[in-house]
Amino acid sequence: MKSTPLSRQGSRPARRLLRIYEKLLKTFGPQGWWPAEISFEMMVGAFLTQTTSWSNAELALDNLKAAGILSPEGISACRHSTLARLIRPSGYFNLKAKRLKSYVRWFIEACDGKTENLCAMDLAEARSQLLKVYGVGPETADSILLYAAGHPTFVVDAYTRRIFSRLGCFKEKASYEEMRAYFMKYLPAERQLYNEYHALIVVLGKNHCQPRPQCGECPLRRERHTYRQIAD
DNA sequence: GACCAGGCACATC
DNA sequence: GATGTGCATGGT
Repeated sequence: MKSTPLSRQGSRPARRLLRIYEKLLKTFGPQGWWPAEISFEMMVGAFLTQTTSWSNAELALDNLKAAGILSPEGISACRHSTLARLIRPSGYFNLKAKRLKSYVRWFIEACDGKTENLCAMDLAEARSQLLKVYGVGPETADSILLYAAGHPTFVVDAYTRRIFSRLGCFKEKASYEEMRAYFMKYLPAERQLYNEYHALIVVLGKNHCQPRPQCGECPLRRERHTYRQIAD
């Protein structure tokens, strides 16, 4: 992936995105999501947290660890019914068991079950392949590529849509790819920046930008917003 | 009891 | 292509 042209890095949207990032970092501090040494756990976590709080996903991850199957081989060899039972706390357990199985099948075939092989793949090629795997949508693909493999790809989620459409960066109905492209156009292609930025967006969303807004002490309250609830 | 949480595939129009 | 629906548990 090419890095952002300097001309865009100095543009107004680029400066604004970085200003927002600094505000969030100052307010909430570094989030330290998913350090690189436990990468397969991050991949599994990306599925378990789909429409689910991270705390519930963690309960399921703990069960997988306790059962000794938190590895590509472990999940591959595990029966569907057993896997579903272990990940039950994360919700949608039958669905997620099926998705995990299909992902691990791809990961073993394409990467020999080794994260370093995923790291070594070209980002665009890896993303394209991942998006064809059952159960892997754009957010899950980008989460795996960024948090587990360290590729500089921006993760967009429901909070990103809600917050940055209200900030006027794109329309509320913008596609996932449009939103991702916006961040990647204006931010330098640095995995640590993308990692921390997404994590900070989630923290901001949880604290200040719920569907029913309650934005009294929002760190972005001085930014220009489409809706008063964040601005004020 | 209602609402929300770090989505995705599939059916239907 | 847009929109609706099923999938399910745990915390607040």
